[in-house]
Amino acid sequence: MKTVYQGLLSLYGPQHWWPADSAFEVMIGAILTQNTAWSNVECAIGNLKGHGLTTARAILDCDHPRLAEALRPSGYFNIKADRLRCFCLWFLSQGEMKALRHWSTEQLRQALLAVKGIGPETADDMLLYAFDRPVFVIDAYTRRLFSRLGLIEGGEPYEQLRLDFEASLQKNASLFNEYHALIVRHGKEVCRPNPSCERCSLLGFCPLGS
DNA sequence: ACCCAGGGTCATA
DNA sequence: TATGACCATGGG
Repeated sequence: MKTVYQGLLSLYGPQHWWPADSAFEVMIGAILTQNTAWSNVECAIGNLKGHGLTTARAILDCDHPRLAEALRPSGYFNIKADRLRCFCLWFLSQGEMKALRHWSTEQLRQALLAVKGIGPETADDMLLYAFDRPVFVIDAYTRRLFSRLGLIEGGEPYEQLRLDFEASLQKNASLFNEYHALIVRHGKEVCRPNPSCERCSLLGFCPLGS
């Protein structure tokens, strides 16, 4: 686990994640990027900013057609408009970041998972990148990379993988932050569905390399 | 023209 | 518990 991390870090360098201006924007982005390319999410977030939809209150005060239209580039725009509203309602009713900062990680995770439209990966994105909690995010890139490396099967339940990854590393938010960002970078550029193994620095200990 | 992208919910068996 | 359908845009 640590070897893979160091290999990726020396190849790409620090990634400075999550790309956002505030914790609230991280959380909005986590919902919008569900099964969606980040470039499309950037466009939708730009639309939100352009319409002044940068706070939970502003989003809740926006009617559905306008909100959905702003979200159009990120896909699933009707569903995501509903999910954003559900999240904003919860976020506002709990006192926003000022209050939520003091919750325990487990408390926060359970509360987030109870919001319609927030599943395990979205909740953990928020915990790690908005609340700076030491949580290892498991996503499709993680499953693909580590199953190719022969370190996991690939189809394990989310929670099992998260706990296994967390147990095999130092429980450190900065480490988990950087590691996940590097996995995404590598999954986009090299360990793609059709992998570019010839440019992979991990080939030495990957079964695909022999 | 196809495949895929930083998932989650719901119905069904 | 475990699959499958569904949601939808934009870039390669």
